[in-house]
Amino acid sequence: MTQVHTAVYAKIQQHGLRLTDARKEIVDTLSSAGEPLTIQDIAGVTDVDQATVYRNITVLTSAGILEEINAAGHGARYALTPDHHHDHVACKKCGRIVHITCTLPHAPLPKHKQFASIDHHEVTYYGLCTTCS
Amino acid sequence: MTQVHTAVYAKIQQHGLRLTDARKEIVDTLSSAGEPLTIQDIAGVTDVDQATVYRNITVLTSAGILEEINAAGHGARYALTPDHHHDHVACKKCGRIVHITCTLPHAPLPKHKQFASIDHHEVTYYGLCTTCS
DNA sequence: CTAAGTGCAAAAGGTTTGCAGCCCA
DNA sequence: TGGGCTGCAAACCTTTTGCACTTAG
Repeated sequence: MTQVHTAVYAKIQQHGLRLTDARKEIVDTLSSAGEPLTIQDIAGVTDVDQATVYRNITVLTSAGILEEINAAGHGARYALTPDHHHDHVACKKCGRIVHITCTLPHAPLPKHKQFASIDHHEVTYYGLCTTCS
Repeated sequence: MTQVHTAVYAKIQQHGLRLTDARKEIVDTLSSAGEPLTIQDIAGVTDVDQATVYRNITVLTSAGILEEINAAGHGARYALTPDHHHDHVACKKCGRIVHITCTLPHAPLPKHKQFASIDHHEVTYYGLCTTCS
């Protein structure tokens, strides 16, 4: 039980959600993995029912406790939402994703006439990871 | 039949792929839509069989003729690969995506010890489009 | 105690594949 | 003409849903 876990556990309860074994297992799995996982990854490692994983990923993501990350050509992956803003690097071949800290100051958010509001952004770099290259 | 179409048609043949009616329909649909579409969008508008749409999206995307764009929380969308680099704005609610021209010069590509190479990047902004807000 | 959450199983969707016939080069 | 492509249908995999049971608060 690390600091990370207790902080996330608290967040779950602060959102009025119950702190169940299934939710703890999902959080622990993502925390110890240290990188974004697919739903299959999570369901494969834990003994939580797949339907429950789906339901909780949805609930925890919309509560902002998890973040969904997409790499072109691969399915979605999920990670504990970090406190600080960051970018991602994705492997074009295997879809694996890692976080990196932002290297440059961000430009102001743009405006677009077909959008009423624009509130955040996401930067993803693509390449080949060492095991795929 | 516009300039855009003929240019893309030529690209298809340059890759050693046949210029079939199904491929023309997919290209024409994406071209006239002017924004990235889902596979269902394409299969719904054209009379091309769904399995053929899937096969061609894969072939044309790996040839670099189409690009796949993902917005968190929504399925993949596809567009004709533009000549110039650009960013995307996605609606958090409906998943609709539009292109925008880059507003700032890009930083050099980062390095990461778990990646042998990093060759391109993608910037996506999120907000609410006028019809969803 | 009781409403939220879970597991199980079935249903619903989305994507891939095999194969016979078609058609572009 | 032949091999790449297509349409159709079946198979496959992913995700959602209904329901009875469990459990956190």
